[in-house]
Amino acid sequence: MRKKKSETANPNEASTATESPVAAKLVVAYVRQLIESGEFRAGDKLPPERELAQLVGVSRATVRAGLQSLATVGIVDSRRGAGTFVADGPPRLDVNPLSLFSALHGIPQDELFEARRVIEIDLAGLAAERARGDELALISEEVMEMFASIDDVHRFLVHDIRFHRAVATAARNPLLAAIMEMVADLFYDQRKKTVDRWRDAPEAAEQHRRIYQAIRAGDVERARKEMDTHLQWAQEAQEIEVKATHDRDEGEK
Amino acid sequence: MRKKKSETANPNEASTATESPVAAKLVVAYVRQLIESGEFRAGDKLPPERELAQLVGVSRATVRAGLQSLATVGIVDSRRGAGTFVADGPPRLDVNPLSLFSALHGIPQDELFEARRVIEIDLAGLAAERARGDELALISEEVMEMFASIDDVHRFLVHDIRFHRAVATAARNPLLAAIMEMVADLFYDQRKKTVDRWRDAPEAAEQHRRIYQAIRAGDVERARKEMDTHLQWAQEAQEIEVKATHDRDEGEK
DNA sequence: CCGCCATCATTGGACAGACCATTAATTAAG
DNA sequence: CTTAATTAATGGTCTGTCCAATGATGGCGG
Repeated sequence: MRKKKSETANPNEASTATESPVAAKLVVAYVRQLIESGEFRAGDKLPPERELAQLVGVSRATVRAGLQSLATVGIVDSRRGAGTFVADGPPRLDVNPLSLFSALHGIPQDELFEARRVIEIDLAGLAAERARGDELALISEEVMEMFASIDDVHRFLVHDIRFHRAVATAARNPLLAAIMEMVADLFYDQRKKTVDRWRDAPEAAEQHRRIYQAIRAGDVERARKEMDTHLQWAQEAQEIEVKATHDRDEGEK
Repeated sequence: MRKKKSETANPNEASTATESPVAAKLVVAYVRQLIESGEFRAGDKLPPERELAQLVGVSRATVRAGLQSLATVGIVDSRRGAGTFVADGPPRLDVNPLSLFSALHGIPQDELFEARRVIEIDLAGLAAERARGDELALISEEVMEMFASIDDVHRFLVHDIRFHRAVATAARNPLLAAIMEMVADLFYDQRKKTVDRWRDAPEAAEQHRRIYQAIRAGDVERARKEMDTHLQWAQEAQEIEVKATHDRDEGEK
């Protein structure tokens, strides 16, 4: 049963579901406006909570509620004793809203990899179209580091992350890059737990090398295909790892 | 009532910047565990804040801070007078992290549409593969409503949003759906400002109808192509609108 | 003069107790 | 049995206080 929500006579409400908690949103709106107006930029220090409270006209508790919201989505960053800062920004979107989301709703591995494929395959294709010299250098550098750290899985993992980030950068779409980062974050969180049993570093490095070469050659289709292959392979590999780790835990404890 | 909160045998937590605010995270962890253990499911009512405070061993203010985090990520939903509930249905981010991200970095239209294409084209393809009867019904319903509201651009826009959301649902990947929602939010925010000059509703409805038919037919390639065409057309149309709106503003003021 | 360290004001994190606004269940009235 | 008034439960906000971390200040010794 559908209620006639807000027929056309209703011009428009400010936004969605802004009924009960108004005061806290004032703070969000205020800070948002500060940022949008350019008065505060990434890395800047916001006014102290006590001062913000006075400016917005609410209590400090409410200010804290609002800042809490902004902090959980990574827009601001509070450091005790120091202050609250606008998240510093060019690359980093420090967000993990999806990670909590996944922890609670339990995103299956296959869905996660599907999302990665959807995004990263296109990213690889775009990178092949647009990558410039310095961006190519950055990507190849990470591949190089991978080969150099084949015996240290944790170090390898770091360069794995950076490789995919470098590809995203080369695709020259910061929005997609930020999204990729969120999804990848999710992935690497789970990944750290199983990486110890990792044996296939050489193969992984080789696959990354192939992706790089396709991008360097400007071959869009090949870049997409190599990335696809890589992610599918990684998915299968991780399934095996998860199983192995699980068996180990069963045995130990 | 000082309590030594420091008996934590756990000196350092895993990853990023989890140094100072520990207490609030206890709440998050606690609720998280409640949900993960299956004790509370989507739609259930959590214990009252005052009770949670006692259970976790922190003040109510801290409980509220934790719940605030969970609420902004869409995990829980608080209703004054009623209680706090585990969010049901597809989780949606209350505060779109990308929206401030865009405010900070200024996302150009073409990047926005590129991101939409990357995600929604695949979403359409997946929907064509997986959509079931009820999901198809939901999509077609929205197309129907579009045709029914061709003369009311704002109402039309609502169904436009719902249509794309329905397609995302039919693709059966909640993670991708959540991402799509974030990007689409960004888009529709800017959209509302220009929609008044909208003239092409009939054409838009027709395009949506074609997408639906392709999905219904299970034709993956056609669904992708129709979605691609639609988004490219929408991008061009919006560029014109923006220009028109701009000119109008110049003229009026 | 320079460098090191103790001191201290600033600032976010947490606690406590109270009051209000809204909701939902309960009870009373018809 | 239906409907209206009452009441308890619950989230939202405020005021006030203290604690802990930070970063700058200034004094001490070299």
